[in-house]
Amino acid sequence: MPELPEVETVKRGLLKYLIGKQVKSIDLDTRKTGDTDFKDLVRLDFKNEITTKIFPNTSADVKNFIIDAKVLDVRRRAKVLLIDLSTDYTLVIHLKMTGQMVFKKADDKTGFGSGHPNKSLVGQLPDRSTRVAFNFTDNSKLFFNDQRKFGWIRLIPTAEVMNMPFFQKVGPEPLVDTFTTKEFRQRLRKRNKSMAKAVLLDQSVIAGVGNIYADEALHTSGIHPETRIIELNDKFLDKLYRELREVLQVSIDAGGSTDKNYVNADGKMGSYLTFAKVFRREGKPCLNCTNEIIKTRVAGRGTHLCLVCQVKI
DNA sequence: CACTTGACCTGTCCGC
DNA sequence: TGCGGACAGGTCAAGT
Repeated sequence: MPELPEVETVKRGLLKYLIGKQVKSIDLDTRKTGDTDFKDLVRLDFKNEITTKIFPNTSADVKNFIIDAKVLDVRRRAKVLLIDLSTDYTLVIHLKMTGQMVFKKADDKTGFGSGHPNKSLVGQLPDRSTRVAFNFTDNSKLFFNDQRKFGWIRLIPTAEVMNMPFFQKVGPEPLVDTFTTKEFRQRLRKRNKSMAKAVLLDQSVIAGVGNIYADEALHTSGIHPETRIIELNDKFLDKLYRELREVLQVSIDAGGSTDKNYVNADGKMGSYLTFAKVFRREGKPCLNCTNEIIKTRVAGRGTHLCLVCQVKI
């Protein structure tokens, strides 16, 4: 669920809070896969090796490169968050579908606040989805929560982060000035035989687009998600380029989309879905032509579209 | 090479 | 009310 606009929103929030913070200690949820009982977080004491699937670095690495380190910068590349530390190591974080990074000020007694989608969690942090807690010297905290445990955190030397396999193959950032409609066309044309939706979701073509914004951009571009790229002329691809960038920017301005779990660094939900034209609007009238929005399956994903506005070529 | 399916997980919702 | 199954969607690996 966190796609480019959501991760960008989290990044901006963390940037606001984390710069200069010094790590004092780390708490971990040490449940192994298959454990069902909730256990409290365990303070990493460095006497025993504690590894978790989500945060697999050794205790020695944590001790040497995280404890006492200060936060220098917070960055985003594609859907990945990067927290640069003063030890020349970087926390590389992927939220996958249900991951959250939530900051809690030292004097914050309210936890999530009233905005959290799960009512039972309001006012509680850590909660049952908390996997890792970073405790700072000023008693503020950063929580990594992840209900479905697909997300992960890796500690990597800052200079080596971009050598990770994912970054080696990931495509360009769609919102940077240097990303032109010409380059967009050229990259899509390399996948001429593929369906438009599959190509938009392919991170090696364009970085950061996921299911929500693929559906939205295809709708406003008047392109059926199953249309093969080869069937689209340059005019259509240029339209798609503009609409994709537009929808990503509008969503960033709205603080991203909250479908179920997503919250920003303040634990607050995003409001983009109130602007969505097709996503999660199955059965409702198309805002363009009033025909009913349908939901189907394309490229293995739930896909929302209007069959009048988006005609398969 | 293009595409599909399964795996990784938990929580929610729907139908019986 | 309980219970099984489908579904949610980011990425990778394996299979067609």
